[in-house]
Amino acid sequence: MTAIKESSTIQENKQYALEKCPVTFVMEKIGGYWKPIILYQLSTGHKRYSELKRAIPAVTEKMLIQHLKQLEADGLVIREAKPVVPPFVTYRLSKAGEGLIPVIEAVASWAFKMKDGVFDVESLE
Amino acid sequence: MTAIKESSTIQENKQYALEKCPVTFVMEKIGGYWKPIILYQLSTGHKRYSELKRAIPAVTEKMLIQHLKQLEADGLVIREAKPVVPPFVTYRLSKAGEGLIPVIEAVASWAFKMKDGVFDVESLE
DNA sequence: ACAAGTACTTACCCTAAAGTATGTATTATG
DNA sequence: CATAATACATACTTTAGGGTAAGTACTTGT
Repeated sequence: MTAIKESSTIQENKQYALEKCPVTFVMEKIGGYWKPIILYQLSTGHKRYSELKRAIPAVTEKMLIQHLKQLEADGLVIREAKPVVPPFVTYRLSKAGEGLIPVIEAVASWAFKMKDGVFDVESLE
Repeated sequence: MTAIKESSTIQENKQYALEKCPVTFVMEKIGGYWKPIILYQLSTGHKRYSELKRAIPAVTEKMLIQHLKQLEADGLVIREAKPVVPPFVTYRLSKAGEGLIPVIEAVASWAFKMKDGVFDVESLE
């Protein structure tokens, strides 16, 4: 995890937004490119690390654990490791993470409506 | 708008994910730091450009119009300009943009639950 | 005559996020 | 004895997004 220059403007902005805007607060937690995808994968149940890798072929291993670790640190996913060799590690949503399922569903539902052209029926309003 | 190197890996990844993952599709549209905030502001009704500026003090003008233009190009917001001086320009959600309100509400609702500690009641599951 | 307000535009810079590549420990199996 | 499989770690590089600063056009107010 890279160090954060405390005086950078974007960090000040983030600080501001965190307090003022709930949407931004959430983006701090699940923003970034891969986190929503990972959460989406976990929303259907627990998965092994290697299963996640296969489920999201485009993600690099670095990105995958990096975000899993962050999601764990934020209390959104729970990591469970069996002390065996080869390692057996599963990830699943915590209660807080499960609270995001409605968000993910709302997002997915909108995406499907967009693809089905539900919104473009009447001109381009 | 900066040019996009067409052979960069991240763009290929985005291409992949766009087809496979609805969540990612949405992130392409409303991802980035400011877009959700702007949409959140517009979810309560139309606003002038200058009103948006005041409503989101931390945003720079460059970011604000840049994202407004993108949202407009993506058909999520509608720009209306009165041919007067000084200019009078308002932005509002399109039908597709309004379709995002449930998403924004789900996000906001989760944020408030997080702040109220709804999810940490029983240990740290 | 000059500042102020509105809605932008543009050139340049900086940083955080993402990507590349390689390495680690442990055990089973051929 | 070397390879495979799993779940990571880490050094180094690239890039896309965001930030800074300044300018434009047009009119009203002082």
